[in-house]
Amino acid sequence: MAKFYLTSAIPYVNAKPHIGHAQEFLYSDVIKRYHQLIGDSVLYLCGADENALKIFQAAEKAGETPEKFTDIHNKEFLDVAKQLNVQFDVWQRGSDTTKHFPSSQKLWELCEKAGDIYKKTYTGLYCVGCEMFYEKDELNENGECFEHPGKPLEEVSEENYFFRLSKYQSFLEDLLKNDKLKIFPDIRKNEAVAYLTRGLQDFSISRSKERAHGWGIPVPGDASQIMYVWFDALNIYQTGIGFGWDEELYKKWNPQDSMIIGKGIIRFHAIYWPAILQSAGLKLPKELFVHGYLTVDGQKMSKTLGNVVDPVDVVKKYGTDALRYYLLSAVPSGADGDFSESRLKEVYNADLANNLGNLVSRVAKLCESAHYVQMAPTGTASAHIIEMEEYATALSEYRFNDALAFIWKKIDDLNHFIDTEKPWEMVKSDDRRIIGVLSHCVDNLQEIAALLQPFLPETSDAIEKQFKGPEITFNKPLFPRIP
RNA sequence: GCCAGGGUAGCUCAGUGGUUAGAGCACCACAUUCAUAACGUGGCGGUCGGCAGUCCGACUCUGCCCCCUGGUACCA
Repeated sequence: MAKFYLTSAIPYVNAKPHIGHAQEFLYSDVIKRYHQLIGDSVLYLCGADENALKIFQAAEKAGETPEKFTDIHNKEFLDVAKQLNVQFDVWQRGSDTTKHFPSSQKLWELCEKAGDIYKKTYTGLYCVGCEMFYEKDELNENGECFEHPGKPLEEVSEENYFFRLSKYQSFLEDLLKNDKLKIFPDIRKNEAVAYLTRGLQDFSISRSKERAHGWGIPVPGDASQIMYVWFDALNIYQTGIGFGWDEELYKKWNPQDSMIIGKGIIRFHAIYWPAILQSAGLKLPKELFVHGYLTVDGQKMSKTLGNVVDPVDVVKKYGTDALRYYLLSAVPSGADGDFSESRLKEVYNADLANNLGNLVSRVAKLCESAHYVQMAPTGTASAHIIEMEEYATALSEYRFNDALAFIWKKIDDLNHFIDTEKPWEMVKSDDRRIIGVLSHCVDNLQEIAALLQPFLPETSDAIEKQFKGPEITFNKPLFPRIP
């Protein structure tokens, strides 16, 4: 039994989770359940990125302490996951002072010992209103930030710690080009490699304590500096499995077998993170799956447009598995996709109600009418899954929609089989061949249920239970058609 | 600007240097309960982004152009 350590990107917990977060949780959950299905011992970690200045500012704006503010939003993320039938084995928060602070300080010290951390003066344009540095191209035509027009920016210099990323240029080229860290899909790998080709520069990994308002993890040995959020955020992947507080646990799960992230943060995961780990002398992640972003009715989600979709609303209206199916099948894995309620309805009726649901109903009814007795429980259905290469390959390459297409092909086949055999006529004429026909149907349905397990766990369980036998009865529809 | 990917039926996409370019959904018709008016069968539907070129022949190759998407770092 192999261990499989899976992580998904730790979200900024400064607002409620939207449909895009839901999608990422689902991708991870499918991978998790798939590996459980094939017998791996799996740990799935996610968590909260809480040490950013933006969090501090957002809390202030909301009139809350940062602690209270992050508590509220953490709970929202956990609630959404629950609604989606996604379970984190570890939810590691960045503000966890007992585990995550010492863990991140340990990582820092290891990099420092390797000679990869040094002090340098950074000079940039600082907006006093935002308490942030800006790049020139982020400013309006007057060279002012969009939040505070009319307020000129100051050129401020500050001494910070830098990480010697440039040292890892050739190491990273080898890592990515030779798939030692395998990136899915290819297009994202190309992007990361192209980024490397331009040449790497060292990057800042700390800021002054005043500027951070003391919010964040103190740099070891220098109380005047706080760690740059990304340095500690990435380390959440290690903290959660014991780094710095439980060596045995850490040894058991490290390294990351798979990381799942959105396209916006490839640089941090494909470049910064492996370099930091290599510097610290730690094991490197093996795979990185990068998904796209979702639009809503063809438009970018935004608060100003008011089109942010709350996954909980969708679940309440259509059910958990309906949303799971939509996000996993109607969006091409690894590419951008669109969410729309009308398309959700279409997909629901066509695939879930008309095909899968109806197939379950007709087989159940036929079994009931024929007084069919299911002899041996087909509990070994899941054992065959590994042998289904098309399905297994699709999942190992994070092509969720292709894996689902494979299952739906089996559903089609079974519908055709029934139409060809016409078992309803055998019922009427008392033809005993019906036993063979129904047995074939039930076996196939059990297999379909097993294949569905990672994707639609509730539905899978319901089918498995309904056809377990010995008696099989007709139930109400799994997915009633939406008018 | 540069780099990458893409522009194919109403929608989402697949596809090959060579007879009438494919699938699913949607739509229409037929048929119809074993089943959720579902399943099944048939049909409608595309000048394959534009222009030029190579070739006996291009949607598939070359060049130019137009459009879309993403990346282009020290946002501490």
